[in-house]
Amino acid sequence: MRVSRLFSHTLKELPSEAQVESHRLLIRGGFIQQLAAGLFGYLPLARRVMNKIEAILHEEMQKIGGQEVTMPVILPSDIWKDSGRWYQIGAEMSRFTDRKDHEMCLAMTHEEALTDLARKIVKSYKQLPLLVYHVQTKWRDDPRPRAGLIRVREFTMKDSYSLDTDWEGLDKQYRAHYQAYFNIFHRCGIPVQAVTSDTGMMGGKLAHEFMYLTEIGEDTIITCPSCGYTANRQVAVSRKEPLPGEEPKALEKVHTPGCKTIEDLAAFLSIPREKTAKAVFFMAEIAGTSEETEEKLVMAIVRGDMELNETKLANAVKAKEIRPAREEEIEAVGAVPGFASPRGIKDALVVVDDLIPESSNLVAGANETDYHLVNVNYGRDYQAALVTDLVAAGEGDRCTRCGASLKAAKAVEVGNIFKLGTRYSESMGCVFQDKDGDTKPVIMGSYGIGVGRLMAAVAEEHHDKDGLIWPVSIAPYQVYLIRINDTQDDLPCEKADGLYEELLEQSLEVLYDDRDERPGVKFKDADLIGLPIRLTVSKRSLEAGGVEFSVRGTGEKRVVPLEKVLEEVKETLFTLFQELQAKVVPQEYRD
RNA sequence: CGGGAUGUUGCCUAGUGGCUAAGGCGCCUGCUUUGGGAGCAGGAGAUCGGAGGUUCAAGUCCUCUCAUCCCGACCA
Repeated sequence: MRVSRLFSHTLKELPSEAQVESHRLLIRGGFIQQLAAGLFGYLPLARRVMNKIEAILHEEMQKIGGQEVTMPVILPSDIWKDSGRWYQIGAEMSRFTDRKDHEMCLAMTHEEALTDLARKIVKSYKQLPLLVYHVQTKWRDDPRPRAGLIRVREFTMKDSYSLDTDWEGLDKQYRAHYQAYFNIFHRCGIPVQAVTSDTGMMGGKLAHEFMYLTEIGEDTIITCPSCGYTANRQVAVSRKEPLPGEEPKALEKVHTPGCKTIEDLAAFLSIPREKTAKAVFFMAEIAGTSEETEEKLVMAIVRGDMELNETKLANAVKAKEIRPAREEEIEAVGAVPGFASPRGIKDALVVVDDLIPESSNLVAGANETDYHLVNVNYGRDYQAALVTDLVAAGEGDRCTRCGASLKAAKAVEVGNIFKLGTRYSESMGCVFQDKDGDTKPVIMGSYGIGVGRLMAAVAEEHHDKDGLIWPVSIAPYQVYLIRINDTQDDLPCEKADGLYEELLEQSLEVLYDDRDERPGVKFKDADLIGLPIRLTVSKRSLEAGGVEFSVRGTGEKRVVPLEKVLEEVKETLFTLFQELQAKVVPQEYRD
């Protein structure tokens, strides 16, 4: 491809909207154009990167037995009603009616569509196991797209779906994906960590997320440097140390004027925060099987020194959505914000962290302004509907497995794998007959990787002050060939044109900067676009004996005789591929 | 959905109620130049996001609205 014909152009100045480096460089390099919030056009350079990423996805999926399909991008409501998600998912799903007034939606994922295909095709255990996948556009009306391609509304995703007769089969396919995902990310030149995660709207039993660690990430992962425990903060657990046991003492009401926070309270009473119980209120929408959802006030109690994990709470009460409760909603059940206590409230779902029953004589609210209760004991003074782990793990907490100090890090989720189990097969009637003639639901898994997000993550990982540095496996082209024009001498142009033809004949992917521009412009653009190899043909290089050869990111430059350039390019590309391939190794499975 | 910020030509910006909205980049024409975003000359390109209002006078002040970005909520 000649740069003079390329459908894009580079920018000298930083686009003011772009805040993160991957976004800036992809715009400046002429890879993408934004159309609206979370909506992008992908220009030829980006398209080629994504084609290569997709080719890797196809290869790794087919290696583990995947068969490619295409499903509609517009789906009828019926199948979503079958699974129940029509009612569970909110505004993130875009719905509309067709001309016949049928309810439809834009596919935000394809579990239902795939399960529908499977229930029509799979009849017998003899057909299983199966692995079906697709690479398609999905739409999620995210309330807040951000950071360029990291979080968008319309995106291309590789989704695969495994179908098995039993849990052992699922486990096998799940582990196959676990390994395939590491292969994919390593082939794309990006380091990832697999962490256990929340199953979110997918439902199901177990999930891993593949995390690329970066400051711009919006997920937090918790890792143990000692034993290797890693989890998304949404589900991470830490060791909770109970205080030394005490005999329950008599309940006592004390005057605590203006003490609305745990800090105020602990300071006023001169007690450690561990001796207090914190009450946090949420409104939870409990999902039903129909359009009716019940909104209920949830009162969560954790020890004063600990932080509530909202995901754990939402999962504990099986809520579709939770949001902080408003003051009047709290007051409606008889509680007093700032001085709230589970004692004597009505019509609220009380959920207590499992450390609370082991903690005696805590200070809690009195449900009366400016008063708290001292020596509150779970069981004696109040009861809860649920007792479970509600506490957020954080930096410095103790690992539950080995006791070492946990670390927290920011990350971007570039892939996920879910053990769905029978979540969709049961609700949608995707069943098969086993050897004994029994009818059983298919055991399913679902596995996703976002193509654009992966490209952005690679851009985030591989760049320097001058521009992008694409890993050879997904670079839009392999070679950036520069010709430096000379008004006195046609030879550099002729040699460069000739070299371009030769590179093409050898099926090498080359971007040829044939523009009538000054050298500086071409060098800057070459750095910005970030192809692995740069070749420069100029009067100077010819006088020095050939073509200047440099590898992006190394700073190294040397002159290679014209007749050896093709060989040198091939060898270098091979070496670069080898370096990436060296990272594709078996991974230990952790859950 | 809450909080904050910003909308001036394809991009980056100036313009602090007063003449024909200014500059740089990019683009077009010509000349010159050719190893790290050149120079000279000429040119095209804006109903200042939109609507309403205040005023003798609005890019500038007010109201509403739309859009985008950031933080939070949410989410893969």
